[in-house]
Amino acid sequence: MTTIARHPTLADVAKEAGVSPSTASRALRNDAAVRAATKRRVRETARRLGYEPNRLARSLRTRSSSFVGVIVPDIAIGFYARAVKGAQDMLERAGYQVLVMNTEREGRREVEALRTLLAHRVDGVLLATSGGFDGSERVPVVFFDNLVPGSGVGNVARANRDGMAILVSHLAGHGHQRIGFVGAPSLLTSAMERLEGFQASVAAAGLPFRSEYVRLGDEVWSPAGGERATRELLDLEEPPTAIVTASDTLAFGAIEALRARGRRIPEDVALVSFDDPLFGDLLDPPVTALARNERELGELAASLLLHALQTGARAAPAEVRLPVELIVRRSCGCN
Amino acid sequence: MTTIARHPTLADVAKEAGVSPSTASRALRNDAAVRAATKRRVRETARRLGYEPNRLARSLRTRSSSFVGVIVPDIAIGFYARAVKGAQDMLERAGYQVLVMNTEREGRREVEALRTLLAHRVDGVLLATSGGFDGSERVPVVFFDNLVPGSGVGNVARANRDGMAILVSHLAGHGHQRIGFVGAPSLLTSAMERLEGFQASVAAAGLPFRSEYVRLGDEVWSPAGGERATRELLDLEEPPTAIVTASDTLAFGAIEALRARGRRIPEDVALVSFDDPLFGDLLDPPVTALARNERELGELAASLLLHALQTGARAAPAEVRLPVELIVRRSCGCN
DNA sequence: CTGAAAGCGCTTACAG
DNA sequence: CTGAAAGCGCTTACAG
Repeated sequence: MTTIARHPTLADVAKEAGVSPSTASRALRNDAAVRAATKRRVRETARRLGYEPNRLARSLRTRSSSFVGVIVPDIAIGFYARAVKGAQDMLERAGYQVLVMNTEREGRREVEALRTLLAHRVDGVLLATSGGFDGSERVPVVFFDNLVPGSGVGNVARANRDGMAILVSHLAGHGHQRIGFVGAPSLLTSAMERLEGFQASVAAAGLPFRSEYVRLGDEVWSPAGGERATRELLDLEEPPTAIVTASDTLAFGAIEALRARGRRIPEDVALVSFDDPLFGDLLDPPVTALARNERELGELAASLLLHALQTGARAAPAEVRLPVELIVRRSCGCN
Repeated sequence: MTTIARHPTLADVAKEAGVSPSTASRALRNDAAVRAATKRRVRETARRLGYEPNRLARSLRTRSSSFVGVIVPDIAIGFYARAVKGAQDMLERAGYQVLVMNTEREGRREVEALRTLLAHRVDGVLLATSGGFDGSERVPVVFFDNLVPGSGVGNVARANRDGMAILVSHLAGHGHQRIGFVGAPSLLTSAMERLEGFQASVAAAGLPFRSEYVRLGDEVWSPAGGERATRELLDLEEPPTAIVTASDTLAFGAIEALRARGRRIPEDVALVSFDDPLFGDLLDPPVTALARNERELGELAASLLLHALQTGARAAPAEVRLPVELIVRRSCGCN
């Protein structure tokens, strides 16, 4: 590494500018106590030397790292990537750096991620939990996507029940009486709320509830799980004429299953989905779904955390629900 | 924040275990010089107190942050998200933390990201540059996706020219003589190499090169740009009978354009794409494309960086090309 | 095998 | 308005 020059330190700048480190520090942070001329001289020197304050040292001294940890099941899933971006934009504007960790939906990895973040003395955490959270955190936590009601300094999720109501009533509006549900095992709030929302909406539409119409894929919401669940629905003696999937990934599986069985969408079986698939209008057929608002979700989670950080508030955790909106395409039978 | 207990420090552990901080430090890092019994006692105490070493302090002292920065145009783009995950897995296993930054493809933001990372004293950087790189870095850099030949400690990209050769010769094999190209402005190596690869492959197939068959979208490779470029091709007096797009996003635009013009794929116009669209087999029609190997790309970039970090090597930068593979679906005319 | 001391690069009362 | 000193929480020669 011989070719790489050492970073200049505050002491280097101070000596070069002919002031003490204290004064240099104050000048660079624009402390009002420093004379304008001194300030100018120090800053000019810093610029000339290419000085960049060592944030690690500052953090150690101020006991505030300006790091925020964000933990998600998988950054490669569009939903989380966009939520993280929304949060990151907002946090960086407030002067925080974001450390993103993936858990692959494993509780064990979530615990490890939390430990690592704490070892880096993050000031706070945004957590889309996969169940690894044990309540022993030492910093403010905002839960998003999956909630831990009553915990942390905030909880942000989409209006899962309302969303299901919109989807089911839209299908009912098309005249469907036999509506199937393809979901995920109810380990966490989002899966659970969507399932409950489905059941409640079916009842609200005046339709009989049939337990055989509820089929769950796997814990990672994989397309393969959705495909299997959909096949189970199609194999019923009296299969549903319409299907609601609890996510876009499950919708992908459902499309595969319907196609493999030669059932046309929406002519033979209508399909609607929670979570708008990216480029959903290029799918065959274009899928009717609930608009994604993952960016807003991330921003909202970030602002709840920033609020807690700035006020030190440990008030009762806010629970915020993002409203949800239907995007009508062809798979539901419209057009 | 009154309810949150202070993190215990090494001094706390030492006092509680009845040893000096030096010994405690050595015991926790499993230094061979420490007696087994002492080691056990210290570790037990640390566990009991819930001690987690302050990485910031350690970094400051050891002058090595164990941070690696990763800069990408947009983490919400599947290609980058997966590459980042591959890199992150590998780096975390080696004890590094990853700081991810987005540039939105703006050079100015790339410069800022670099500054921020340097202020956090990252040990190295993985950079999918958008052109903001000015060569003044003080740490090892590995370029990926877009290369800066001869710079940094490593360069990793896909075999862009080979990829184009595969795509073009496949279309030529279907008998196409008039092949159009939908690409992006050649600001960076990947755009440039794909364009050059296209031209070379057309020549290699014994077809005349027609400049009007090359159309470029915008700098961010947006679907909208691809749509416009495709429309330009279709508006030619003698439009191409087959189109190659330089990315999946451009392919999305091309599909839209073809659909809007009522041209069937592949009957009226065949289509193949660099970058396999996620769920490309669910598109209408399923798109023939080059397999994604973004995870390998990220892992490879990470290992080049780790190598440089471990050896301090500043040898001539390696330039690594990932091989590329065709996934045949329907849009090319197969089946 | 263990401890006292110095120092990483900052910030911030305190004194002048 | 400026400086000397202490300290954030670690690690690591150095001495014993």
